[in-house]
Amino acid sequence: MANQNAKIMETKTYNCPVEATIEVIGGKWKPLILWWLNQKTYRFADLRRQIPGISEKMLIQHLRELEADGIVDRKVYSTVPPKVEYSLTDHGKSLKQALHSLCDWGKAHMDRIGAEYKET
Amino acid sequence: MANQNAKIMETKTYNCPVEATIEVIGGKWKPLILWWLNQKTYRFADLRRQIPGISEKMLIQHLRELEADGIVDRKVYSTVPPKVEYSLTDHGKSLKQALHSLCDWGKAHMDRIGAEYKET
DNA sequence: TTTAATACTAACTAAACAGTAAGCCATGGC
DNA sequence: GCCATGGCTTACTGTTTAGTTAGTATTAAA
Repeated sequence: MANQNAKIMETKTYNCPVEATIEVIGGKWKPLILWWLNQKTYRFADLRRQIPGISEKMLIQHLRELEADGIVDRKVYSTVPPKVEYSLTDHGKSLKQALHSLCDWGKAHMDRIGAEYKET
Repeated sequence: MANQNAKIMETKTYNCPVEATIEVIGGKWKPLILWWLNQKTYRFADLRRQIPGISEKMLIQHLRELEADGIVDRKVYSTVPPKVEYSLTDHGKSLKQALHSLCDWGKAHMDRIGAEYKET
């Protein structure tokens, strides 16, 4: 019973730090979520509208993971109807530069392969 | 028959360039492969030895994908036994900076969560 | 009274990804 | 003849990730 509470802090191991980063920002929707939260604080439903195609399940799942990783902050207002605001933590904001490099390379790669932006 | 040869060049679309990058370098083993190829040219079996835990199937699959994305170059020597060398293309080398940012953030994140490097 | 909005949760299915094990081809050494 | 090496390929299995649908609580507006 005691060790049900004791949240086991298993030490993760990586071969290279890039893996650790990919684990946090990789995935189908996470870059986009980070992208928008980097602009401003969003409420759940507004973020959902901002990212067409994502299901509520995926959005909440990714938000929870990002929260667990200390990247996003979740602020709940106990009102009716409920209101929940998501924003980047300081640790989340520190991703800015990395996201920027990824974005730059992504643009170059998109040019190269003739990819386009999704019109929504 | 004619359009069996005509490799369909479907235009990819992304919501944000970061997605394009993640698609190329994301995945369980790709950062590591890139990491090593960034140091020097490797033969298949040497690369496999460098990355303990990866199966031949996964290694070849990822190498082929990276090759298709124009990131790695595959040079075959028709000798017996066969010899195949993998290296980064110029486009692959242009990832260097992005990988570096990811690596830096990854290190900071690893410190934060108390993760470690895998001893092999 | 029915509907709509908010922020979810749960159950189930489908698709993508990863791992295991075996086999192939050529040749040189034992 | 048989095994080893190098660089794979194929078939099968298992795990992880993603998507779909339905449902919950509360209140106010139509």
